[in-house]
Amino acid sequence: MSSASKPEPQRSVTLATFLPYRLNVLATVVSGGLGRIYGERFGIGIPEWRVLATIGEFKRITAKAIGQHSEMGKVKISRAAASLEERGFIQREANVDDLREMFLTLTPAGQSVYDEIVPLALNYAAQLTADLSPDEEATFGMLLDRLLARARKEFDGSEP
Amino acid sequence: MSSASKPEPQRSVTLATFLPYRLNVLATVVSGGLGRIYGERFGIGIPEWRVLATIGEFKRITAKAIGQHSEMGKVKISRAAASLEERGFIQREANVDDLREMFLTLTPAGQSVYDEIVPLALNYAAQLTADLSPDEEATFGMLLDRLLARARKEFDGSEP
DNA sequence: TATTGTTATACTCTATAACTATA
DNA sequence: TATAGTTATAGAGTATAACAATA
Repeated sequence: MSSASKPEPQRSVTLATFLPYRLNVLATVVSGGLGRIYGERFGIGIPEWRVLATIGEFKRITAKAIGQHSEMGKVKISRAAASLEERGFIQREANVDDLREMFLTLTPAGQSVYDEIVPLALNYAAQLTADLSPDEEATFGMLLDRLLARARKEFDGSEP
Repeated sequence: MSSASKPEPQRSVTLATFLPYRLNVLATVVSGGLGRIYGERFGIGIPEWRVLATIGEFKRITAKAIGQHSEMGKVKISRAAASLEERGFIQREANVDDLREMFLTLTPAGQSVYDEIVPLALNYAAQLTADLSPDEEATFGMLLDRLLARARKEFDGSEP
């Protein structure tokens, strides 16, 4: 037998190597950088950006469906949508088949803002991964998805 | 020549594949799960956990040094430290060589809480990566570091 | 003058529940 | 009864600046 008797349980957490911490730091820095792009130029925050991006992607969509595609609860979406409507970036129209629902669409002004943000956001994401080879980028994305799936199973603190 | 003339610039952002969004979602779910561990049992939040963890790691450290090791500004640290002191988890003692500074240390109660949290936190992190091979885990960590380095260079929205 | 740390203020984000109107 | 969405409220977290004490 080797000198390794029992693996010593670790008695401290090294923050710098602790995955939840590092993920949080990276996400914060990345979100902050991206937030400047749409925050400074268009005065919108993360929830508003997500709603705008989801409508931009699906063109005509209910708040509930936005929630399913953007990891946000109905409260956050409702407020973000109200704020975007105030600024004239989106419109609401009732769904005649179910009057509880409202379809959200971009106004021309909203489409224009969206069209301005998209290349900036894509460029930002591209800059972020500029040091990675395409393979590394794909690997990172794949591992990220697996971690996310695991985290959801393990414990999903997300909104109902 | 092939039919590929110019690569079409992308006209929309697909949220589900957009890296800043995915990082944010993963970090939020992971932070939320971990936050339950120290939140529900010990009534502390993320800034308090980071301060506790940093003191636990370095044993005796100033607020400024905590800031350098934990990505937090002095204001957040000051408040987290005040809260931890109120609960009797940490102590402050002046640095006689520079009275502007205060060394922070864990009290026996704080050490005991820390000793309870450490294995829970390590286990949480281990569960998170349970689906990854050691190689994959190392690769993910390496890529995460490179992304973080790039994000900081590209734009560091962190506190001064 | 510059630095460590605290306090004040205001703003964003989040979580919960109560409410409405429709189904 | 259940669902889509809104409103109310309170709690975290964050950013900024102003401040006190010390260097």
